[in-house]
Amino acid sequence: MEFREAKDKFIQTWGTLATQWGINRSMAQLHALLLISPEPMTTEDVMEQLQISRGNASMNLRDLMDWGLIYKQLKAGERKEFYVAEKDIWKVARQVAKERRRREITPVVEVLNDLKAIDASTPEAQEFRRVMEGLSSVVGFADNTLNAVIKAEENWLMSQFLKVFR
Amino acid sequence: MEFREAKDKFIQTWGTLATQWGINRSMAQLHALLLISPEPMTTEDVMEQLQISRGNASMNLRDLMDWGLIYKQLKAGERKEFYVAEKDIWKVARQVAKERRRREITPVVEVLNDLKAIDASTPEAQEFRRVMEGLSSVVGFADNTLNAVIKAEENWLMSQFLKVFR
DNA sequence: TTGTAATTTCAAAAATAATTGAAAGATAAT
DNA sequence: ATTATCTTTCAATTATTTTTGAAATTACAA
Repeated sequence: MEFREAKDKFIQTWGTLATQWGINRSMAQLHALLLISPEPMTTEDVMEQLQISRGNASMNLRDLMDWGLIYKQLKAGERKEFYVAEKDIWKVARQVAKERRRREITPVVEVLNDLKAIDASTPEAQEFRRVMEGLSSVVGFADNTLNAVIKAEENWLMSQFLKVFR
Repeated sequence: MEFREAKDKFIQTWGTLATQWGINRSMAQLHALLLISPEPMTTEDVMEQLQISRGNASMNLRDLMDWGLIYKQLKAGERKEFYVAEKDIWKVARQVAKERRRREITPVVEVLNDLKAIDASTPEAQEFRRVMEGLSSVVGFADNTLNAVIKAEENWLMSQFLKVFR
């Protein structure tokens, strides 16, 4: 496979995949593009490569920064801002785990704690509480897993998993 | 909190949350509703409770069955079909892990293997391959984690995590 | 069979999400 | 202080996804 072809396929695949995960295509493609770019890129660069508007680029680059997945870089003498992706993929994974935990797990834990508190007088309410308790334990597991990723040393965690689960 | 209120909040919260994950609201709400219902429900029942159309109910109930999260149940003498959710939450988690693995991880592994195969002659191509290799290892980790969930005994895995990560 | 109840399908409509592009807002050089 | 360059914002547009509802299909009973 040619490099150009591979590059396009990667950006395209990442974009498609992202939508399955509730992430918009432009953001995923921007990240993909910066990940594989050895050089920092300007807004103009990414606009041209992905054929997207200035506004789209600006907003999604900001979102990627909020996720801690890319950084702004200033070049001496240059007026423009350059962007670079975090290249350490395990750091990227940790960062994503951290953000998803913060944005998705934490709020759910709170809601479930509230909902567990109803008094289980009727059979319906009893069933309800059983489900809430079950969900709490699953969410707790997800939380622990994300924490494991967040705190893990680069290869340690994976090697553990590889050892135990075949 | 009243039971009715708690129930509404749960269904509502689950529906909202789902959209963040790329799952449509009706499907998530249907699942939530069936999860907390002690009795099997008919299509009419769910249509009324969630205020959704027949077509919507039909399609999303089918999708939930494809995910292995609910079952059809026939009652002797009754013409209608009844639906029940899988109530064992850890089984639900295993089922979701299994499906996400099949639908999301497996295809990505294949694409990455293809993309890793380009020859790294230019600096760009070299960077590209480095990224692909990094992604492969992260995806491999995700795969292992999902497998762990899929194969795990109900409480064993969680207790392990609780022990190790505080 | 024929009729009836229930379910599924799918084109059209509605709702939601993403993207554009031009104006407003910065920032730095002159 | 003015101009030129670059960035951000946001209302309007476009694209995508979800939902509807009525027709077609299926399943069963008389």
